[in-house]
Amino acid sequence: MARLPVYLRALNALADAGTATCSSEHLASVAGVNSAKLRKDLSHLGSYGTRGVGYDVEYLRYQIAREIGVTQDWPVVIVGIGNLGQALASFSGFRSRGFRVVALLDADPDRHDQVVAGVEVRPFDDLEGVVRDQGVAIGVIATPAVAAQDVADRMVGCGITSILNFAPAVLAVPAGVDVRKVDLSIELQILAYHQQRKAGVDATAAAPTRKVGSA
Amino acid sequence: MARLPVYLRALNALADAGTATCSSEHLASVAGVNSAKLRKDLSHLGSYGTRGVGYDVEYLRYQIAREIGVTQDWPVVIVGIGNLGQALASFSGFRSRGFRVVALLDADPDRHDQVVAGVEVRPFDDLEGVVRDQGVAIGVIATPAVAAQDVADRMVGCGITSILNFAPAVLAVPAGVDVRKVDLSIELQILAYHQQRKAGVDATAAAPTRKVGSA
DNA sequence: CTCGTTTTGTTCTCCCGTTCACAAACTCCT
DNA sequence: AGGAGTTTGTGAACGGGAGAACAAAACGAG
Repeated sequence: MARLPVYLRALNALADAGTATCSSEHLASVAGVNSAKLRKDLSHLGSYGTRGVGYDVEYLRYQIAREIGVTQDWPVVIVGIGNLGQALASFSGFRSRGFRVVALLDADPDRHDQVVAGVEVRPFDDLEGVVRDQGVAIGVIATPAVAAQDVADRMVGCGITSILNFAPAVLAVPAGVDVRKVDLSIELQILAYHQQRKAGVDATAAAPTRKVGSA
Repeated sequence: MARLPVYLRALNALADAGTATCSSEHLASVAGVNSAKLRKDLSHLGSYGTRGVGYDVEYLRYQIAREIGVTQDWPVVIVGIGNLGQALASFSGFRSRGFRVVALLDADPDRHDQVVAGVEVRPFDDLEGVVRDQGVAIGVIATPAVAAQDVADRMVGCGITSILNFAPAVLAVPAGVDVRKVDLSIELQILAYHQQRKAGVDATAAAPTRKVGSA
């Protein structure tokens, strides 16, 4: 379930605040969800609560962490060390949550031997070797859109089965490979859409005429 | 609808490839969705297709762009010019899609007067002035989690009604304000979850004992 | 002009997620 | 020990989105 990491973060916040026990109502408000939904989600993991009392923060936190898989260490490769790739490599939230950036790869020779966040940038062709040697299962794509599909193919070819894609392109991958997409400009466009509806603006400018030709 | 930007991107790709007309089937495959869903989405905008022929790429592209609101120019402020904020400021996909970064703000004086992507970093307290002078309606939060709620409150206070939040925190905002959240570590955690299920790993290490105290 | 083919727009059905509501269970106070 | 007050876990109703299937419409051939 995609909400488990949100609950985990909320539990971490409660633990930091010194809370030992919390009700579903309380945890739900911190996580920003409905309390019934929270209880139903947690019940799928098992009966970790105590009726009349609530949930033990530390115990539930470990159970969710184990369910997600962040009790173990996940090696990650990042391909495409442009602005975004560098920001991702430097992002402290990865290491603190069980992810370890084992390699930064880029096809551009000008970026090789550059060091970002303590990790050396290496040629993209090192992909297969790194994945084999480090047992990498998760890959991050931060390349331009045109390169994304090729990178994904190479990743899948050497055994990566989970891909986080920041490139604005739809990736075709075989069944069994999970792809999650984060598209920054689409997020902004969705906001603009709602914003426009709020403002009630109708831009009526230079509409192209309707023409139908051959494909 | 949140899929409109995806369709727009697919149409741009088709237009670049020189395609003048396309069927819903074709466009749906490029956009990576079901053709029936695509037709239903488009029919909500109006009857822009021709039965037996398909959709005129250029015409439909303009209609969707107008519906989303990217025919006009949206001024945007970015708050928090760390690694991620710099990457966002440098991201070319914003400007090319109708968004204009009018200000970079940061509370840290050490970052002031620094220039990122041609825009000077200014004090966070300039927020109100910038929003008023430039008519900003969309704000981006790329600060650490602890500062996010304060930044959001200030943004809402000076009239921003759409927020794109990259900080790992749940924001409380009044009704009428849209918030979209992009959480990088949560995306990776979701991948780790699926990855673990695929591998069938059960990590049984040092589980804390269940204890129930007072909150 | 008429018929067959192609493709859109729409209706209908199904399924999943969300939410309400309540019974079971646990604690605390008397 | 017993009852009142909480809080979890879950059954049931509700809503909406997704996909299949079909009718309407446009185009081209004869």
